Amino acid sequence: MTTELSPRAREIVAVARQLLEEKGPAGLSMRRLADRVGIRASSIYKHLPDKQALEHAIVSTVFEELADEFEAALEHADPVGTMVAIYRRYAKDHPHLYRLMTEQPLQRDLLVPGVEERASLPARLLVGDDPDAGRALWAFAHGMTILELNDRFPPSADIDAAWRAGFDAFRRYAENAQ
Amino acid sequence: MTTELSPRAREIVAVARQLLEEKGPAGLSMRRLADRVGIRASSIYKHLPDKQALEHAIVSTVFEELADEFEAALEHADPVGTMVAIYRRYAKDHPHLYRLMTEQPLQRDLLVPGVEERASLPARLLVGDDPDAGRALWAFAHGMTILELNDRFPPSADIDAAWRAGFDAFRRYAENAQ
DNA sequence: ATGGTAGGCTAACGGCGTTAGCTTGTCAAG
DNA sequence: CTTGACAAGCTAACGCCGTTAGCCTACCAT
Repeated sequence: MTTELSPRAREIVAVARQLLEEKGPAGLSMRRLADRVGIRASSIYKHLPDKQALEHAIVSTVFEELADEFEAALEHADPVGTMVAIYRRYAKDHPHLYRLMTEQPLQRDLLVPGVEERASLPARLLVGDDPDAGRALWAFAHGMTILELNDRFPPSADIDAAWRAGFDAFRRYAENAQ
Repeated sequence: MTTELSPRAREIVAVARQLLEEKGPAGLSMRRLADRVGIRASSIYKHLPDKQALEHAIVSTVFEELADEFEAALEHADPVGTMVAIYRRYAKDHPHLYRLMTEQPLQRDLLVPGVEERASLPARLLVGDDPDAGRALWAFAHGMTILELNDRFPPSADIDAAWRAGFDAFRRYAENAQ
């Protein structure tokens, strides 16, 4: 269902998002959420069909927020670099949101329509004439982000340097495209 | 605890792995696992301290398997390309295992010692003299893999081409390293 | 012969998502 | 002014989940 959320539903989603950011995925239960909202768990179902829909509603708010920031970055001198920096920083500031957004197959009919496309502006912009390289760059950025979030690099790793190396590789590739 | 698993524990882990591959993460519950093994859920705790340890034991078997394949690839003419192909294929053949292995912070003291290092052979080999580029390449490979697994590319995307683009970018980068 | 231990068991706890079915207040139509 | 629909709350319950406590029994070493 792609139908608009009621104002009350939006309130609940906002509380859910806050709860997730604070306590992580294990902390976001229907009962705890209801507690914070001041109702009983079963009443949530008057506003949202199930937990999956709730999570997708949260994801939609994240997409919107990211899209706003990306679009603002268009003004910058180096929009590509700026957007990558925004991406990286957003994940660091909101790790649980970032995981929620990326670590599951999206059920697109549960998202606010159009919001995924808006948030994918950088992927489309960065290497506009080469969508394959654009996707590869996105994969790199996501890989770096999630591997860092999940503590998969050895402690000795210079993560900034890895970002630079990858970004350089793609920049050069885009420059000498043939 | 890094202590060795008992033979019985290894049996249970093997069944658990099979269950996960078949039914996905939601299908891997202590009760279902016990059912398959022919005991009660609580008895599992005689062999493994908790579910986290069970999952890490599964991950260890995956690391071992991957490491074996990687090491065999050393014989090949193009070990780097071969290893990337192995990586990609493994994820496609065992999506639930791949997710389990990558989508959470690892608790390294729960792994069989040394197994993570063995499985990271490609990362170390590929760009041996430039660990930063090695990590970036790994991030790219993981990003491509997980984004594809999670259905995040539009249906129109040419995923093979994206792999090629990224791989080329890194290869050129490694060639013109300064 | 005996006592410890490995490896089963039952029962239970507190949590989870979700559903069925009841109640109440608001508000529009007759 | 009454009435009836409906939105939005409630309680109770179902069947899952991971995990723990405490019991039993068979084996094996002293």
